[in-house]
Amino acid sequence: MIGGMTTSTPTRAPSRSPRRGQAPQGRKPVITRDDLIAAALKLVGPNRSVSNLSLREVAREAGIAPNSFYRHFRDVDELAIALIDQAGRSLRKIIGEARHRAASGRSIVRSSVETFMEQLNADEKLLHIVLREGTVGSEAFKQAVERELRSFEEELCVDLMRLAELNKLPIYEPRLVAKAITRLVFAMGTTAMDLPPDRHPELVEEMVKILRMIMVGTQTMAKEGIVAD
Amino acid sequence: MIGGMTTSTPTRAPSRSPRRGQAPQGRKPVITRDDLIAAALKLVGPNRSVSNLSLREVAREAGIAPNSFYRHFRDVDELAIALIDQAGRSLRKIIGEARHRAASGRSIVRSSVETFMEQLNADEKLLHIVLREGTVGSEAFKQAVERELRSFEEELCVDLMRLAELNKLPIYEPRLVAKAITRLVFAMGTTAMDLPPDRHPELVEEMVKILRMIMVGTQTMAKEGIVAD
DNA sequence: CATTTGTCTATACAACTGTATATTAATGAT
DNA sequence: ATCATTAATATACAGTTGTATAGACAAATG
Repeated sequence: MIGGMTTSTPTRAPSRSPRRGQAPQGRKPVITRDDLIAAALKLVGPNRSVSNLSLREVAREAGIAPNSFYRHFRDVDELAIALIDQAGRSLRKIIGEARHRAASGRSIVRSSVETFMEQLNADEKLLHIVLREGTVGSEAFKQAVERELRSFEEELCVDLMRLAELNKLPIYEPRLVAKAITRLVFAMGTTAMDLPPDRHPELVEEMVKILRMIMVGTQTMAKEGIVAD
Repeated sequence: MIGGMTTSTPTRAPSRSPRRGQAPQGRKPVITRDDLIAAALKLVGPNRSVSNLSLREVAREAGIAPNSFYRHFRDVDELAIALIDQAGRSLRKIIGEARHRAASGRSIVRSSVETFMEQLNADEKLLHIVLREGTVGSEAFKQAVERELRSFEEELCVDLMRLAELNKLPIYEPRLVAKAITRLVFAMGTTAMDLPPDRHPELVEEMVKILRMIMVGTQTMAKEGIVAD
């Protein structure tokens, strides 16, 4: 959106293995898509969003010529989407583990929230990105984030239903409960990113209490029938 | 962060009326701060965030020379913050009216959510900005948005407590309830922005149900005492 | 070997950026 | 009328951007 754009073909679209399963031809790539993603990751920070990284910046960080970028992605935007996907995958894996780990123990709510926040501190970047970039950037970009959120919701929903059956405590509108919890955790996680880590515990406490309100609410509503307006 | 930055003074800081209450001296401004804000407003859109507007763009839109911008703001960032403040003020005013209007009627929850969504469609821009830009941009910028959120929370909190006393239905941790509601409405409002308006009613329905869960939850928790982990 | 095929680099360009410097224009005070 | 003060403009510069074009390099295939 900035430089001298002269229309016409952008050199060429990234070439995707022409003959599957065969030995590739031509020069060996000195850099991979993932290297570029890693380079981009190094550049994002609390005040730097993926959506306004420049192609040249990423190329510089990765140690390749600007034009080489096109061999791997059509756009920075396309890179950004790949980044979101990877972040989402890693996040889901981690939360999945937390879930199974907690299934034996006592409170799913607390342990899930805690893992979420741990992860926020740990890999430092991937989760940040999913949280922060959901609202800016291109349409495709936002859809990628929305996709992650939805996938989260669905997993949480089946969890909730299983839990309800297990405890003989039915819940009202599990789909909505999952949505509420997801959005809330993500929203509060986002504000947590810009807070010093020593204030995270109190935030966890708040989140647990809030989530418990929601759970109690949905359970009593299931028990007593829905109140009117 | 882009152009040829050569350090040293940026021409001069914006001059603020040297002798208060007196007639101003020198040439009359052809443009005001608010004109610049309005110009910036025209430029933001679903894929354009305030934080990456360029000084020159805003100046162009406002019909002034690039350098004249400095007479009014030190930065685009400073403009952005002024914009947030204004957006917050307008939003609070509107919700305030909705609150008093609803005080006589039946459900505060529903009518507040509805006004919120109406406003999302109406002035089209101001609310969008507060919702979208909370997570990107400079530190000062994010703090400005956080300020608005907090102010919202506080108002909602006193509302909740008054309502509790009125209905003789005490609530558990009203501050947290207010926080939960605020974050949730803002989060879901954000995703609503990128949805066609004909899907807004169903979203309102979802939000109302969720908020009701929270209310029921906090009320039964106040009644029955807090459940353990 | 030469050929083909794909990757990467070098160079170049025009658009755009923020802002320093200098000048002009308009207003109130003297 | 002159001066001081302030606002706005014009010009210029250096740094950055995206990308077109062309050539250099490396590997598999003939």
